[in-house]
Amino acid sequence: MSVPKFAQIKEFILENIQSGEWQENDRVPSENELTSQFQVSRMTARRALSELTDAGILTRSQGQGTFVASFKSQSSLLEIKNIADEVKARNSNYSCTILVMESISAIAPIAIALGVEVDSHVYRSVIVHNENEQPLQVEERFVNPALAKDYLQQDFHSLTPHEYLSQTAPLTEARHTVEAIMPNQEMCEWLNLYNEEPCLQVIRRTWSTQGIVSFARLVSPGSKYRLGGHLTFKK
Amino acid sequence: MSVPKFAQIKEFILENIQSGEWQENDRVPSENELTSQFQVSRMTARRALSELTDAGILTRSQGQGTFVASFKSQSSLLEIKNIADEVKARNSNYSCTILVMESISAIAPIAIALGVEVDSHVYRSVIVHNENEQPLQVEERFVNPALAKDYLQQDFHSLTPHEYLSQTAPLTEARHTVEAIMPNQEMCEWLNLYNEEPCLQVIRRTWSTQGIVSFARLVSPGSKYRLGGHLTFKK
DNA sequence: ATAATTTCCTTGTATATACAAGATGAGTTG
DNA sequence: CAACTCATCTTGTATATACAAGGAAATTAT
Repeated sequence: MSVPKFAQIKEFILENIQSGEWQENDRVPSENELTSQFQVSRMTARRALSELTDAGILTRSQGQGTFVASFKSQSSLLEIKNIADEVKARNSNYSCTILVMESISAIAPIAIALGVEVDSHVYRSVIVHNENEQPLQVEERFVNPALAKDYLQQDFHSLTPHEYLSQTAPLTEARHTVEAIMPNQEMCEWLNLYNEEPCLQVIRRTWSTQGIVSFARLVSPGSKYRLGGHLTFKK
Repeated sequence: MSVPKFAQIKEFILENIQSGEWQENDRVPSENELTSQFQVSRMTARRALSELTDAGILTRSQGQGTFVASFKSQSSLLEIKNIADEVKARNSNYSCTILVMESISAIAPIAIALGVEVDSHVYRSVIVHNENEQPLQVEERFVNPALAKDYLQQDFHSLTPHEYLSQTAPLTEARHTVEAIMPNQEMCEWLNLYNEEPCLQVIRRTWSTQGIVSFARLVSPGSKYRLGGHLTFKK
């Protein structure tokens, strides 16, 4: 069987939506109607509807029927990729410089972000990620020692901190914020910026089941780095 | 039945992953093993595995088995929401000021971005979105007249351009880039910025089946606006 | 010993069937 | 007229069964 039947039904439905034939909130054929239209079993028709529902393209309501989801509910998403992979994908040379690896006493904002007590010890690393030997991103990371006690012993030339942490403490959640900032003088030096320029800053906090694992600040010059996102309608 | 059997199996698998019992790339029980462990039919066990696979938590390979997906493959996503909804969700007052509604002759970069011929006519609008009467975001939008010929006749106080366009020409695809920029003087005036400050700029291009519908530039002051994202492990 | 075949376990597709439960409208009853 | 019941449509859960197809390892043939 070249194209599975359930996939043919999915295509049929998607074509009707994309052509504008079926508008937002319109009703789509029920499982039984598709069953007789396509001469398949109800379970096969159901599979097509269920998968499109999981993909956010349809909504279903027991007793009422299945409907075209409103586009509004389809959020536009941006992807934050691993910087090392991204550089390698561009066929550029990736390298990194480790500036700081230390254990420090947590001041209030850092302690709060990590969910530990003020003045307790936390690990801090500062790494510059380079593309073709030019600084592309500074990663300043604070790590909860309880959840990654060997953090300072790692060699982050071969494995990024994010990769190490997700192996050590299984990650269950991550939160990000993105903002535009003006770098301070220290950051300008790290990034080799002679003229001040706006930077994109991503704050990432990661959780495991045992608590907050780490808190990272990723800063890139606006002229060299941007985030990309892509949303397609069909699966 | 309070909790469906397939959901119980999903929970069982998720707990084992979150506790660290099953690590990345570890093999999880096969459909047949779950069938006998939980005393369910193969189709029920299969449903649990399939749904977790669709959610990106497991990967499956015919003949080999089912495995815990690597966290790396789980992309971190940022959501770009409708600005009006976002302001209202904060219980603030939303308003907008329409600065420009015009038909212009497309210079090269705009014509290319819209996929029309250079010097052909395109629509342009500039709208300032306010939170509590303070400018929060400037939306400059170029629209392909072939796909939304009544664009200039709309009243965008009641309906945002994005909402209007997605009703008029069913959207099938969207692409975004996010970057940090320094606003030019005109933009500073629109945003009421006395001191220059970095801004977050989102470029959004939207497609319908008939071609590129519009090209928008959304600029917000870095001090007032940020993008947020959230990634949870469990469904 | 190496190569080809077979066997077995895995996931993938598809059907027929059964019952549960939500929504709706028609018809009945008060 | 209002309220209730019921039939019927919808989706939701669950099972048993069948065959297809990929992958790996054991077996057999060369």
